[in-house]
Parts: sequence; structure tokens; C-alpha cells
Amino acid sequence: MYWSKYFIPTLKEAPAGTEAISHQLLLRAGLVHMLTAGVYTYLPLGYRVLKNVERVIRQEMNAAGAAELFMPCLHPLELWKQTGRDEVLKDVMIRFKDGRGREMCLGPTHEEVVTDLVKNFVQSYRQLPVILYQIQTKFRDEMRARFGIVRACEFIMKDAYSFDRDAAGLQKNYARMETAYRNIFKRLDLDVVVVAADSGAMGGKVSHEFMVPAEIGEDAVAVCGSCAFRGGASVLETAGGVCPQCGQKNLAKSPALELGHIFQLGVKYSAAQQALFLDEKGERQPIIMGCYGIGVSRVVAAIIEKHHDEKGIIWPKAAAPFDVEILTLPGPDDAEGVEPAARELYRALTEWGMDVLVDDRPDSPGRKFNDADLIGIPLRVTIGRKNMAQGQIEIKVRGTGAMVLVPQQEAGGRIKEMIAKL
RNA sequence: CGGGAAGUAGCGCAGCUGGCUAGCGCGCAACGUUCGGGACGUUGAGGUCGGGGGUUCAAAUCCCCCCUUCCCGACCA
Repeated sequence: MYWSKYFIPTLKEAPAGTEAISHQLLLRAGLVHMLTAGVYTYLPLGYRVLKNVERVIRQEMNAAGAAELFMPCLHPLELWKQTGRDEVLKDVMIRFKDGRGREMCLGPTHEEVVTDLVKNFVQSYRQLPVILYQIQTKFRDEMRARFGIVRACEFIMKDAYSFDRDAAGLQKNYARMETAYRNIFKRLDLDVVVVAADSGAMGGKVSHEFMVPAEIGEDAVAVCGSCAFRGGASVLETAGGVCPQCGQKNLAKSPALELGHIFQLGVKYSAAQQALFLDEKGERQPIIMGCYGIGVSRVVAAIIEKHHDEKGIIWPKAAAPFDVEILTLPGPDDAEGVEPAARELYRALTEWGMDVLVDDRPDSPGRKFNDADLIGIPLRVTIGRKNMAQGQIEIKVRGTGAMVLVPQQEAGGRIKEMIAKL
């Protein structure tokens, strides 16, 4: 991809009224644009990041045996009345009447819809277990949207639902999902704390939240300053400031962002919606359910919150919109062949399967360097007239600042090696 | 939904105790000079001063109502 043909509207200054670092960098790096409070457009670069996060999630979900589908966001309110959640969630639900006068809502979550689906197709224990998931837009009428895409009215969520014949099956799928979640966050370089949580309006008895300590967090976790211990905020009350792992009195409360939440729902929905199956004895039983959510767009904000410096974003490899940015600094007549060298390297790297962005804009070096730092692509390859006169190309790692000069012919190979090490 | 702050060019802001043609920086367009860390010069385009009402000879500026955004709190599957 060539920058001059792409669409990356970077900003020199942070827009007024932005507080969170991730919010500022999302806007400054040209990743998102606000339409109205809590409603954002994902610009090409931000959309690439979103798709990368989704890819990681899909891979782990598929590996865990979940099947992807895609449910509607437009729901008849009638369905929600079956579980009474039209009342429970009425404050966050965006409701309206359609042209025929039917009461409708935009889905804030999908338990009712997926349960309705499954009850149509599952009649026997032989058809269980099954895990379904989707990555889809959710709508919540937040009274106070906050911190850019951290808490939005329209956002992307991965929601999975497990259906089992018994409690043992649920335990198994629950554990499987927890493992998948740990893998997902690890691959995205997010150091999550898993804590037992309240199930709230979702129902069920057991639930766990996946939290990442972050300044802008609206929840809290306990963090030990002396060892690697991290735990739920409740530890602070029970342990009274003494770390349960190392015994030091160095336990502190840290704000944290909730990125995922998994629930053992039991039969709350299946019973209310009559999602029943026949067991071996020929008796009708409600399906045992679990549900598993990840705030995909919030994960994007969390990654930025955790991976940036004063100059901009430092993308972890798995989320980065591109693997490599080639930055050209040709002279007026390009006697040194900067542009041809960039095109050749772009071709070679792309053939090797890398995603490459070439900043071919005819702008000043300062602007191009600063934009490169801002958008935070893991490797920056500078092809400039001075180094090219010596037949050399510069490669710099965004995260560490490590820089090497290599002969032009070896650049492709070196980049490949360096990418592999990230 | 309670409390606070703010809306002036695409972005960041000044002007506001009423007074000349609404200004600055960035960005944008053209030309020239530059060319490894947000270059320089010249010229130029770009505005319902958030909206409505009122006071006044005169309103970006004062008063009232509304809208929007941000922050704190309540809420948050």
C-alpha cells in the first residue's frame, strides 16, 4: 500500500476535549473518527487493526471448537419479553417502532437471539454440545460514552455461546473458553488479570472478568508492587494489603479495563425460552448455557493504552496495521534511485507475504518520521538519498529504537529476520 | 440522570467589561527555494462566531431558551 493513494489523516495536535491517551492517539494516528458521542468510524488504518484483532480472536475461537455465525442486530422486542430483559436492560436498549408499528430494538447482546436459534435446531442430547460465536456490532444507549471507543454506544463485540446437556459439559466448555481468552490476550500483548465477578444482568452464578490494569480503567484490580501478583480488587479487603503470593505489604489498587467477561449461565435463557432437548431417558431438559464476550473495539483501545510512548503508538506485531513501513527520502531528481529501490523492496516484501506501507509522500523528512512514530508500525525502513549513495538502507525497530544500516541487497532478508523476532 | 467546563475556518486557539472590514498558528492551493526529525518566502482560498429569541443606533461580545461535546459522579450485559 502506498500512503499517497491510501487514507491516513494524521493530526499534529490532539483534538480538544480528549483525555485518554488511547483516545488521542486513535484520533491523531488517523485510526478512527467520531461521528457523534460514542459513535465512531473506523478509518482504513484503524479498520486494519480491528480486523487483525478479530483474526486473532477467530483463530482461537475456531481452535476451541466454536462455530462462527452472524446474527442480526435488529431484534423484535417480543423476543426480549420472553426473558424479561426488555425491562432489565431497558436503560441501555435502543428501542423504537418500525413502519408497521412493531416494537424493535438494536441488540445490546444476543442471548435471546441465539437461544431462539438453537431451540429450533437442537432436539436431542446427541446434538450437544455446540458453541456458536459471532463478531458483530452491539448497541448500548450509554448515558455517558467515555474515552473514545473504550465505552461507546455502538461497538464491536465477539460473543460466544455454549450449549451443553449437563453441568460437566458446561464446566469443560467454560474452561476451554477461558484458555482461548488467555491465548487471545497473550497474542495481543495484553497482560490480563482474570477475576471472579458478579454476573449482573446476564444471570447465572459463576463468571470471570478479564481485566487489564490501565489508568483509564473503570474497574479495579489488586496489583502487588513487590512481585508479579495480580488479583481481583476483593483481595485488598480480605488480605488487608498483604500480598497473598509474596507476603509483602505492597498490595495496591489499580484501575483496570474490562476486556472480556465469561459467564456460566445455566438454564436462565433456555428455561425461559423453552430451549429443551431430550436426554437418554427421553426426558425433556433445558439446555445448559454459557456465554463469553470480548469487547473487540475496546481491546484496540487497550492495546494503545498499554503500548505507546510520547511519540505515538507501538503496535504489537499481531495487531499492527502493517508489518513494515518503508519511508522514502528522495532528492529532487532522485539521482540515487530512492523511489525505484522502495518499489523493488515493496514488491519483494509483499511477495513474502508481508503487509507493507510505503510513505511515498513528497513531504519533509520531519513530518514523515513523526508520522511513522505516530502510527507505530513495528519496523521502519528508511530509504534516503544519503544512505542510498552508499548503497545502504536503514531499518529501525519502533519498539526498541534499535537501528541498523544494511546493504540494499540484504535489506529484504534482514527485514524478514527482524519481523520474525518481534 | 445530577454537578462542572466548553462550542469562533479542516485542526489547535485568541478576541468577549458591546464599537471599524472577525484574527493568529497549523493544515490546504499555486509558484519558487529547500530536502534525514513536523523547512522558508510570496500569493491565495476557506467563517450561518453551535441554533433560536431578546436588549441596543450597534451583538462573537450582554440576557433567556435550546442543541452539542468533554470531565467528575450515578449507571454499565
